[in-house]
Amino acid sequence: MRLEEELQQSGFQSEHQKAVLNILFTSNWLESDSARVLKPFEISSQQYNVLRILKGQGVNAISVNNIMSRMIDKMSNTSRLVEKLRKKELIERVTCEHDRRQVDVRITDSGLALLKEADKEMNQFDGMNGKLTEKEAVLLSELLEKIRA
Amino acid sequence: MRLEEELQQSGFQSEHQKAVLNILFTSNWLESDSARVLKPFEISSQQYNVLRILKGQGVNAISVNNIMSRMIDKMSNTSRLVEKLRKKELIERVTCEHDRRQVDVRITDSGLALLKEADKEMNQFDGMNGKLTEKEAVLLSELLEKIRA
DNA sequence: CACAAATACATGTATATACATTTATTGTTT
DNA sequence: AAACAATAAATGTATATACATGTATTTGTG
Repeated sequence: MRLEEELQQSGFQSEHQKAVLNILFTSNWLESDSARVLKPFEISSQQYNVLRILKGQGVNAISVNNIMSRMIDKMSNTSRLVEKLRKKELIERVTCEHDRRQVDVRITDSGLALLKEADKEMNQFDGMNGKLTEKEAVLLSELLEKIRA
Repeated sequence: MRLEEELQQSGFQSEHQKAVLNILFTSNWLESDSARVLKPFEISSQQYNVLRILKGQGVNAISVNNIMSRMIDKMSNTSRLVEKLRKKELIERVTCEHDRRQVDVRITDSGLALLKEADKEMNQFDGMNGKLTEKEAVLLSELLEKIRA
């Protein structure tokens, strides 16, 4: 659906501004959709993001700071987020030996199991495979990366 | 900067997934930038969004629901947001005559003045005019609208 | 007209978040 | 080594937000 209709607006100041609003609007759209998908699993999309990051690290435990730097939104209090995942036993925390300020975090089997189920739903949803060709997806990423340049 | 570097990730499952993450990441990037710009004006980007919507309506007052339907993120409690703007006297509220459930909202001169100053900064920031050509901006919007189709 | 359903908005409440500050540990300088 | 700065993470606090519920008003139906 065109942005003009979504926001009930007749025109925009420029194509640049429309593109920016389109990014923000589409992001919210995706975000609310994935929140809906994740709801039965009782995790937020940020928590999902953390679990994905930890899964990507395999058996390696990584620090809270390291997690934060890999997150889609680099929120200030990753430690509370991590603590919530720990309470659910989806991850485990170990204080690092070399640097005892640091807390190393690793995903648990329980976390991997949840992720496996959640990913099924998330994959088929984020799919949008029918909507964009691979070339278009590449192009989209390129344009977004130009903006952030 | 490429998403791989931003998220310190070596690869993605698919170009589609990378594009989705790129949208979310870029949106957060834009959001935090505009929050920074708006901070001196002591309004959030949502409040800014509401003021822009009301400015677009000129002298016409529109209902809270109408505002919500035009917002970039259609949050559930627009009424509290509107109330905050009213406390700052940036908008005014009148209960509608024909339908006394409805509350009509209009921007004040004070709100227009603030917007005028804020827009100066917001325009030069959202500019990114050097970053994308007009054609690329159009293309970007088209790709995003395809995703939401 | 009576009364249920729908609508517009407000509010209660639990949780999330941003931002600043604190605590513990490590690194650096003299 | 002592003193200070830097870093990693946790916590305090005020505000924001989501979601459910409440309240007033209007609309629709028998």
